[in-house]
Amino acid sequence: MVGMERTPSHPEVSEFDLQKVLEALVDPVRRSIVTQLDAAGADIACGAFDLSVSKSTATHHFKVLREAGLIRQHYAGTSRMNTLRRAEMDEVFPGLLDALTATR
Amino acid sequence: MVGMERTPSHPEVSEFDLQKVLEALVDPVRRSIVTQLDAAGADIACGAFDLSVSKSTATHHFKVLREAGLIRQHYAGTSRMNTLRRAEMDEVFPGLLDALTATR
DNA sequence: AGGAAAGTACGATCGCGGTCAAACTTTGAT
DNA sequence: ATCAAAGTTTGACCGCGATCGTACTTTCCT
Repeated sequence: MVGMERTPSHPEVSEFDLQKVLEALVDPVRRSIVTQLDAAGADIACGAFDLSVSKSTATHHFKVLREAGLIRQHYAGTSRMNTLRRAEMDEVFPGLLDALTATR
Repeated sequence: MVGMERTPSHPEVSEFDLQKVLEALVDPVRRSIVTQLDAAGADIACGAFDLSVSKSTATHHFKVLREAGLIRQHYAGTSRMNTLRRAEMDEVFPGLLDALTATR
């Protein structure tokens, strides 16, 4: 389709909301995504994560993370790359991601 | 009633579970309870909180917080006192409560 | 003893979120 | 031109948790 916008919307730092962030991080699948991104220290394509849900469910989880501001997404060919917005999160909620990605 | 145990069960530090803690803290009412306890720096009776739900709902929220290990409860007359288990939480999940009770 | 105060227990309701399958779109490779 | 790969969208289902009112229990006060 012509004009199909493939760049999804991302919230700005000023729009980060603790409630939304917590709702995103309370789900184990989504927390696993964040943990894998943090451990890798690099971008990861949606399909390259180790997840235990279907593709459509995974799409849903990535959307929730993106709309909460935890990840940034951009296309690279047919793949969608995911970037952890670490510095921005740390700026608004210092210590939060550290506490949740701690190895225990 | 005779033999009615009025001391509820509290998890030990070794039983603290991140998933349960997050499920407890994701609810705004429960997070408000934790925030009020943290700000007061003292025990607060169930009825002395500023909450926007019914008594029975409040009881439910206190139970969830207690079973996650976030608060300790004990009776004082007809009142039930609530204590934030700050040090124990900090020991197991360093930085988590700091991040969530930060004034923003 | 009687009543009020402070919570708890129990059902019932109800909306939201996680899940999947199926159909579709876009891009890249042959 | 086809075909495969990678995600998305839509719709449906379903279970869980937040909520409330009512009835009940325990303790304190007079």
